[in-house]
Amino acid sequence: MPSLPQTLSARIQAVIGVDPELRPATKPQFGHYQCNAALRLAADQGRKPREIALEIIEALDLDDLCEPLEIAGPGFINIRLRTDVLAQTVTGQLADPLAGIEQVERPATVILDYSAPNVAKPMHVGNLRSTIIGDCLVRVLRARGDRVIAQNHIGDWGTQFGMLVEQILVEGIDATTLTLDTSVELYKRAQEHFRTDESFAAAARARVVALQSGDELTRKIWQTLIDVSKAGFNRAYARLGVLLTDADLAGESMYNPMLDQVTADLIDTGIATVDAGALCVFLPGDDTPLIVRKSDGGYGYAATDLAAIRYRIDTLHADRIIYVVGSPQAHHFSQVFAAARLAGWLPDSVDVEHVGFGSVLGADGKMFKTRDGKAVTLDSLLDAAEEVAVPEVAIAAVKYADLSNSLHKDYVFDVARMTATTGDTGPYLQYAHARVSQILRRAGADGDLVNDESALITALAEPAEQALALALIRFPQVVAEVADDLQPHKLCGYLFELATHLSVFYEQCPVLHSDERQSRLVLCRATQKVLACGLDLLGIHAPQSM
RNA sequence: GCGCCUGUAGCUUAAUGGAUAGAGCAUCUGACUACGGAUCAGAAGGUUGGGGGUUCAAGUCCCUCCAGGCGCGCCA
Repeated sequence: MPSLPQTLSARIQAVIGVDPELRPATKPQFGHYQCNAALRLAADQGRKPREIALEIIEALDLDDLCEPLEIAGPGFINIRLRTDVLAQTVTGQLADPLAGIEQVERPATVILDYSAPNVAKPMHVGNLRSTIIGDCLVRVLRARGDRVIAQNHIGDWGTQFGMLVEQILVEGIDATTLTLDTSVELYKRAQEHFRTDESFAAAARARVVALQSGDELTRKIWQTLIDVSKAGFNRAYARLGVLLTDADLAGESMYNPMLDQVTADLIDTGIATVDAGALCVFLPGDDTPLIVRKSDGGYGYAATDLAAIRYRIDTLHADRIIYVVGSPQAHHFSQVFAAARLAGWLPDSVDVEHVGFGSVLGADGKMFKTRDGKAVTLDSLLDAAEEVAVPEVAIAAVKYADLSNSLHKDYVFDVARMTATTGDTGPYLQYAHARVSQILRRAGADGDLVNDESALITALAEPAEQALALALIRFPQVVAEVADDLQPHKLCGYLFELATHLSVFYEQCPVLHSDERQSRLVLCRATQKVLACGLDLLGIHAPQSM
């Protein structure tokens, strides 16, 4: 079902032949929506914008949806919806299980690559952002009807496993007794050992070969290390309340068997050439090559990423591939994408996007490090938030803070600001939901249930009611926009506005002791529904009370 | 040196080339016999880093300079 603004836009476009550039009015006195098309048409045709606006108004017949149209300023057409249409639309939104979210016409297969922690390394701030953002995008795209395949590209392969396995054997540890934390400690000891003991280093290198050639004992220990880390990752995911499960694991190791073919094909097609002993793809307009295979014969992560693209397109039949990885990787991904296009593995019909994001900074405004210079762990961040709020609220606070500003910007991890119960924060949104839920609960306790789906909004006389209703019907559009441009902060901004409109309504319009009680209860239910649905898309729990 | 990103009110930030740059925090002034005051109403706070340019219209596009961050052939 197309949303009301969408219907409106289509109706206008059918008459004027171009995109009406419909957007929400910037101020209440300008009506509900504004159409800016006259200004552009005037520029194209060399005519006066107001003249064109007048012609458009005369050609349009929107009486069934709108109040009479008005021309304002240099040539804006201001549109005010009829309140009965507005009321009907909100009522319909309440009846819709998806709160009005429009389904895509043709569901796409979307690969979403995010989280990607490393085995035997603690989850850190970078994993936090990737996990939260990726989780939100999965939810948004699925809500729109796309078939989303989450892929957790964990770091479960590489030369470090030679060291790790060898260290386990030297120490005589039973690998199954390890945890993520103790394997992190083991990693440190192995690194130190590797650096200081040449015979150990040689054994570690030999162990890499054993791993790659499928030596039974080596692979068994390697698998145990992964299982141990997986358990740690899953604890973190459970704590964060994200959707990732073991079924979404698609780590580096699974592409290992494909790397020989990838490089062979790159060589055969002449796309990759050997330079200084390394197999490189030189891309037009780029000074630095993409190194697919190192001069020592080992594969770099470019090879894995290229194999992954191939697999995702040939085997998973992806229409869209999204990587949620920090901004420092921007150059790498642009190279990988360009190389995959050159090789013909990535057809123009498939969208591939790197959703980069900025860093989480410490209070000093610098890259977040502990006092001894180590990366800050995910758990320590969540612990800090949970010191000042109950877990449900603390997690909401952290997630909302992460999602609510532009992805590409860095932000400072400031627990006091993100857990504040006033202002543009997760807890404030949870509170708004709890409060509207309270009204509905009281109404239910009074024996006046509003479960009847035929309940209608009959009154929108008050400006606060209208503003709230108008905010509600924008929801589908906002979700569509986030699905399209992958910017969760737009949904955050919308929900904050919605919560603000709710507060004003709540203040100015009594619900339970009003002649319009029934109508306002329906408006409350619709608001509760959109808030809950919107928060769910952010991965934030919407409490009934707090 | 080259490339990418960032610079908006004291602080945190929003804004598809469109009307008087919109919010939150902090500050100040009001509103509790109240469906939850974890709220609301209002005030004050901006030469959008500087300078040019394009456009009917620029925070947004182009050029240039300044400041900061990140990346730049074999770690992933």
